Amino acid sequence: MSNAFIRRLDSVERLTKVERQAIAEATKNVQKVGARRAILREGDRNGGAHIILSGLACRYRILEDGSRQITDFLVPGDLCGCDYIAGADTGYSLAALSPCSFTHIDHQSLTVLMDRHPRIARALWSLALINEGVLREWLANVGRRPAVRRVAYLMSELCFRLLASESPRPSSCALPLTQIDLADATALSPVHINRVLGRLREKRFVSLQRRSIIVKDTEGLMSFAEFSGNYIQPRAHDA
Amino acid sequence: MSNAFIRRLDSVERLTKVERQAIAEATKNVQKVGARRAILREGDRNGGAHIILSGLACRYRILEDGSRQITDFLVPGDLCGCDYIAGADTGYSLAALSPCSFTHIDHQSLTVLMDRHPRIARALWSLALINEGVLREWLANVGRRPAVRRVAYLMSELCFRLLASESPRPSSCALPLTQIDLADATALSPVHINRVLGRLREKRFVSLQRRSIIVKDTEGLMSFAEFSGNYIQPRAHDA
DNA sequence: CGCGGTATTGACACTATTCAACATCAGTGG
DNA sequence: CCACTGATGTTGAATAGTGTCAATACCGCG
Repeated sequence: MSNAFIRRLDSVERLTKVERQAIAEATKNVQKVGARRAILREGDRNGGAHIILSGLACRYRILEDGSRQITDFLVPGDLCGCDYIAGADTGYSLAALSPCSFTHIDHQSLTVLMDRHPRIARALWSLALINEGVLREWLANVGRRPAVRRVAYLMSELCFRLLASESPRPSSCALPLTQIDLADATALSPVHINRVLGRLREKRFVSLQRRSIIVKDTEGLMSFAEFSGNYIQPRAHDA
Repeated sequence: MSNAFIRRLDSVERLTKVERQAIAEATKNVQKVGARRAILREGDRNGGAHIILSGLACRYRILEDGSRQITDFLVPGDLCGCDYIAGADTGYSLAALSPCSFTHIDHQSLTVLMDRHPRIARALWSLALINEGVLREWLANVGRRPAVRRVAYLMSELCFRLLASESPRPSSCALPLTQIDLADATALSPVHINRVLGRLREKRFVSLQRRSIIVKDTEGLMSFAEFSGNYIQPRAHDA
């Protein structure tokens, strides 16, 4: 009667048993998809939202010239696809980076859920606002930081989010990303990413494997990147 | 009994008279501030949200090295500051670019408003999702587009939002931005912005004034930038 | 076993930055 | 009313950082 999504909502707005149950009911149809598979292609808008329950996915957009910009990573508990519900269409796609399980919730059910349970509505709103904060951080990262810092920062954030539920935070973390993925997320070229990773390896922050990157020293990387998770982690519930 | 914020909410979720009145009541204390003044400084978190009612403002963040990244522009009807309510702290500031009027709504009132009026809650959620879409667009813009296109795109979006309520769209639009503002929004250097603007002036899209930029041909600029407002403008209400 | 995506490395090109000098203008105080 | 000042805008030259191209290596998968 609990999944990553429920835990996420509960972390921003304490939910009652009834509320948790209502969410569980609405998200009970779990689908699975293999690594590197599409979850949602641009244009396929069926009016609902996707919720990642396990694995790592990314949302991206293809620009006019064919280049790809990854705009966010989705970790378990993340919700995606509601901009269509909001009436806009941002033309992105959604793909699994590692094997993922996810659920789909249609517009109608979500509306009912929010109308019946104000705390759920508030929690969803809070999640959207936190997402906004993350996007602002990405914007500043891509816009202003030089390549090495930029990559370090992005990996720090991803580690932070992937490990958010573990305490104490493990010192290592495997990121199922190719160098091309990293390039598309940081807006650098794959060639340059390769060189940047070389430097981060020299500093002993990461080690490289084919199709994945192991962060060996999360503390070191985060401090090098001057990363702080304040914009992600909600305050503890008021006492 | 109507202001830019009410109209904005109403455009994403049709509101009843009672709901509009409740919002009007909560946003009745209007403040004014001159051009180039701070509305909210980093660190001043009093736990509420600001709503821009007239004028143009921007939200920005100062990075470790002192550089500034503008992360969004706020046009009348826009809400800002709720990430703190969501429990996170993204450390930004808010400044007026032109003379602005705005109102402040505290955490408590907002919560009450959402709990009592599910449609308001949904509308706020929708606005947040649309904002997310805009931020993704900025990310792709800053990450992947070359300077001239990038600047053209940003100005297109800003014109689009400033003129959204006017129909037909006027062909010219004054943007109260210095070249430094533009640089901080597009993540380019002021010097380069100056050169880019020279080129856009040659193409007759804009004309330059001290401390402001006049877009003389909104259609031409938008088509040059390959801008489309689909990600901003909500669909018309279902029939 | 070969194929396709990925990773690595070097040489070179190019965009945008930095630095510097100077011009312009609005606002301010004498 | 004028001179001063500080922010903004403009231009050129040199440079740094990253992209592009190309060649090669690697490896999992069919």
